[in-house]
Amino acid sequence: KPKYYCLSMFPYPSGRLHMGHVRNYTIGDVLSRFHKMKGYNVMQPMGWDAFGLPAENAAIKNNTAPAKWTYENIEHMKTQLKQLGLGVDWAREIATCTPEYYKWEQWLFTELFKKGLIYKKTATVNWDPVDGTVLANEQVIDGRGWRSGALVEKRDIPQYFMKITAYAEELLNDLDKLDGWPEQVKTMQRNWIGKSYGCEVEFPIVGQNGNLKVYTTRPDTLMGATYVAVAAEHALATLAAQSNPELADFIAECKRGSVAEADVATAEKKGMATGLFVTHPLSGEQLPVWVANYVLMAYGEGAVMAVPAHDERDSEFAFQKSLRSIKVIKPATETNLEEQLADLENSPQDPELIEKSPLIDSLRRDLDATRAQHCTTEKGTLINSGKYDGFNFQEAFDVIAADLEAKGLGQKRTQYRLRDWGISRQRYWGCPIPIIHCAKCGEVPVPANQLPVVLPEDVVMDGVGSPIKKDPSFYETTCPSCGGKATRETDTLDTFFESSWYFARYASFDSNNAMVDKRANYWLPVDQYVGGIEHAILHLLYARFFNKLMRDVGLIKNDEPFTNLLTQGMVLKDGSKMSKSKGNTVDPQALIDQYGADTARLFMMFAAPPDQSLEWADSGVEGASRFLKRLWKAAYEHVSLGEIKAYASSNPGRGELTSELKNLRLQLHQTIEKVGDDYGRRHSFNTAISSVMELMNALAKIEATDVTTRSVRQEVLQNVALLLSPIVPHICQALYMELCPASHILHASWPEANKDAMVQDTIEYVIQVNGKLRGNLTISREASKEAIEKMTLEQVYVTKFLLEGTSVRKIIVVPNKLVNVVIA
RNA sequence: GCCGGGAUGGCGGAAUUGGUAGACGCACGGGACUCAAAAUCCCGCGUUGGCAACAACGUGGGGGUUCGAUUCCCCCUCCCGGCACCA
Repeated sequence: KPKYYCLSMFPYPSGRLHMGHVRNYTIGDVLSRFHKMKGYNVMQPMGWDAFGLPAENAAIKNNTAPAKWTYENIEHMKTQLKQLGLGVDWAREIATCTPEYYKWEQWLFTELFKKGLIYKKTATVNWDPVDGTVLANEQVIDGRGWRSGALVEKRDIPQYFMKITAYAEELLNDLDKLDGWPEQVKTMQRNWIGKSYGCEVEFPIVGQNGNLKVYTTRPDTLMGATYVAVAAEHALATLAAQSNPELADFIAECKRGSVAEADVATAEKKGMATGLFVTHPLSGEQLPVWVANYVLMAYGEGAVMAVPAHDERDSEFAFQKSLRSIKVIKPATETNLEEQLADLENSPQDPELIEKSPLIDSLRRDLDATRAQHCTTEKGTLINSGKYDGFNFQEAFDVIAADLEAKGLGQKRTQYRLRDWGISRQRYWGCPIPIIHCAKCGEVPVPANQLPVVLPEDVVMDGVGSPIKKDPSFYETTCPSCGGKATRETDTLDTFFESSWYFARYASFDSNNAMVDKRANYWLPVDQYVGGIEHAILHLLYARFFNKLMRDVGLIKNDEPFTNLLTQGMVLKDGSKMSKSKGNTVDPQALIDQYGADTARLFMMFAAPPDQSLEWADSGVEGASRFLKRLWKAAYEHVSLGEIKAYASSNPGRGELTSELKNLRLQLHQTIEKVGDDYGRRHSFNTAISSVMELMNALAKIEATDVTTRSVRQEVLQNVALLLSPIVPHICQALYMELCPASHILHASWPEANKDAMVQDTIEYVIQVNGKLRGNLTISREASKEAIEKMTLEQVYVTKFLLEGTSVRKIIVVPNKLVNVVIA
């Protein structure tokens, strides 16, 4: 029996289920149940991503402890999930805030620390100077702390980092193996990792020893560099500010506001000259050094060479500061237009005619527009670049890199946009970082036999800082190395740490002596992962990273954690994501209370395809409920006439089928095929449902109650119960019991379409004249192309277009579909 | 700002590989049943013109490729998601 590990992203226990959960877990349950019917050994587990910021906020607000709040939420949400009728194996339930779970990530942390894959460095955080706390990006609103209202500052503090960049290449390359992932998610991850081929360029600093190093992906534009810009945090900025109070003020100003890249990138461009100059490595020219807020310290070298003619941001900044711009690239488009124009002008035709042609006009206009651009990032041929003139991008890249290298002022370099992952959080409700700080021995990882480092749960949240940072009974300890007095690390881990390996823990949920054991190698990788598109980059990248880390410490064998990925769209309300913070949630409990789980599930699956966002509207639920009532009624009316065997062509004593019944059986078996394909391949649950609705509408039109009709009706109803059972399991189980009292739906397998029932003798052709629909034609399946053309040309709705002076130019016959007569 | 995605009737959506645009459902209108209402059942339902047959237009906007474009290409607008400390 092949295995099928179907995993839905586990919920954060926020209090109550929201519509996104209902959507997510119904999709997972439908796929699980479908695969069980297809004969797979299915695992569908569930757990709780239980650490996180909201628990701390709720604890402060409700004067309780985050642990108590979290465990109560888990209890309530578990009840709700059970109401949904999910086929979840609750024996495997895990909660990430339990020591049994986080013990193992602490263990992995110490292993990785010893391997050098976790290290410490300073990093910038949002600092609330009034509350004296670090703020999450979410807690910074318009540059101010959400509670204090104080202007937020950037502050550097020491933090632990994971060397995800050491795996950048593998994380990038292995995306190519993920055929079961949506292309858009792979593209986003590729761009996030951001491998680029570029060049280091060093600019000697005038009047000082040392060079300013920058990284560029466009060394071909080097001769167009007119200034260099450094980030406010750059060492050169700090140096210049020592003797320049105005600059120091400016740098301080740049340090206001949040660290979020979206805020930095959308901020108004600001800058100030440092008064320092650097020497252009090739031309020897002196270029001014600016401090600019649009240069990110975290990417590349925290400094850029600025080429206003060929970079949008440099262009905007240069315009604002009236800095020079030198065009050094003639874009390919411009060359192309020039060539087209020259061809036209030099053609042997009458020059006057050419002058009048609209083509020449539009070419000239396009060329003027291209030449008039202040800035273009398009690649092309080098100009105004001295000895490099005439080179194309790649030639210029190679030659300039070689020249720089010869001078010792640069070289080619491959660069990733991906940065190492900062995992320290200055918060309480998270997994304690298992490090002990010893004055003598430095940072000592907690030995395995002293794990877990248990987070005290009975705490009082006062709103300012983490309780364990003020609790000597937590942080006072002895050094495992020298036995002297030492202190524990009081930062906790990023909650993405927990969610990066839970998929493996489900397979060995009760293991006391290993993070994951052998059982993981049976279940992994996850066959189908289902979750929100908002996790397309961070969570999914971190989970892929952890999978590789666990592989490299010998815990598991697979390279990638998730073979197939279904990213469900958001459930929106009033045009934006349903979230507690926006206060636009719709409580699914009311839906379940009023209509029951089956209707709720049916409606969620019917309302939109799973990968698209779903704008919530209350209307429509009624339609799902009505359909189930009709189905119920049809089945009971049928059953009330007595038991009957489903139609089979071999059944003795059954009359010849009428064309009506033949068509119904044709539709039934087409539907069986389509629904199976919709569930298994297309994940298109909405169209699966609508095709079953169509089948039921067709069945309703048949009123006869003779034995043959009843046997076909039995065949239809029996199969409909099977087809819908992954979506509406409760009702289908009850109906199946009535329809087939001798068997049970839980043991039923997925139906197979009967090929004989699907044979069609004639085909409905669509007849078009010049691409427009003019009629339909029923043609025998065996008709030749010539016969089809002949019949088509005999139709009145075709001949009436054959006016005087026109003729049939072409007839296009698409087999089994359509005929298009081209008349001109 | 950068990366990814989306836009189709009054609404949610369908059209699977370039081949009948609007399946299925909601809402709405009309009718049947009923003392009445609800429920249920039947009929209609893109826009414009027309009694109708039918015709023209129509998939965010503008261009292009094609016998044929919701689908492919180029440009633009708006909306959604992500941007490394929300999860």
